[in-house]
Amino acid sequence: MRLGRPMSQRRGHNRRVSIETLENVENPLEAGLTILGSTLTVDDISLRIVEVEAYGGEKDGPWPDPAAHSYRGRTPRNSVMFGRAGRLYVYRSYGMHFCMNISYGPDGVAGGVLLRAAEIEAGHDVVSARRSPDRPSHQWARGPGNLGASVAITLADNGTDVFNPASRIRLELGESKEWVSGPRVGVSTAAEVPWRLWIPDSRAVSAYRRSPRAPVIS
DNA sequence: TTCATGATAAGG
DNA sequence: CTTATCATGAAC
Repeated sequence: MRLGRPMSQRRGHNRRVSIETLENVENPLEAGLTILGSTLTVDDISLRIVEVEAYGGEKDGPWPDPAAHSYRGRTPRNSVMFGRAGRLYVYRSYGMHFCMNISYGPDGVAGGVLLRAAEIEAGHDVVSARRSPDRPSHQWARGPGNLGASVAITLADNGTDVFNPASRIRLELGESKEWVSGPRVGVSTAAEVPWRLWIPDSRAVSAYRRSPRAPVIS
């Protein structure tokens, strides 16, 4: 038998949002919903974010999350997530990929939303030159490492205020959209928490792959 | 389906 | 020093 959709999935339709929403979110899920469907602009490239993963924060914070980089406290790498909402947290994954997160919550409280996949809306020529031009464009920014490569993000971009109109990297919120949620990808702890969010029907959404280290559910 | 890649930080 | 990690593309 093949179920159409895992029991852990939910779906819904969110409302219009703003930067104030991101600062005052009630929980990580709300932060993820705020950012899903937004438009990321990097120089002449424009992307529609179609998949995100919400991460909580410190053990002792309001949203303890063992899968979050910030869970064990502030380090030089994760410090941006402890600051104000709307800052870009860039980290190097497995020593080679650059992944992007947007911080949320009040200053001093850690929280971040990982940008996992996007559709290219403008700048196809620039992205094509960086990615595999032979592959379809919906695969160029599918997956967090591919997304970072598409816009050539580096650690120098860490801490960027994405709501400052003068920034090279900006995020535009406010789009209303449908969404679906399910378990996060690649995490070995808290793997059942349904904080991966995506827009149904987008071809750019990455395939779900459970971490081989995550415990098997009974 | 498995492997090489190789930064960061926690734990021994 | 050793191990685990919010991954990917190429090799098998």
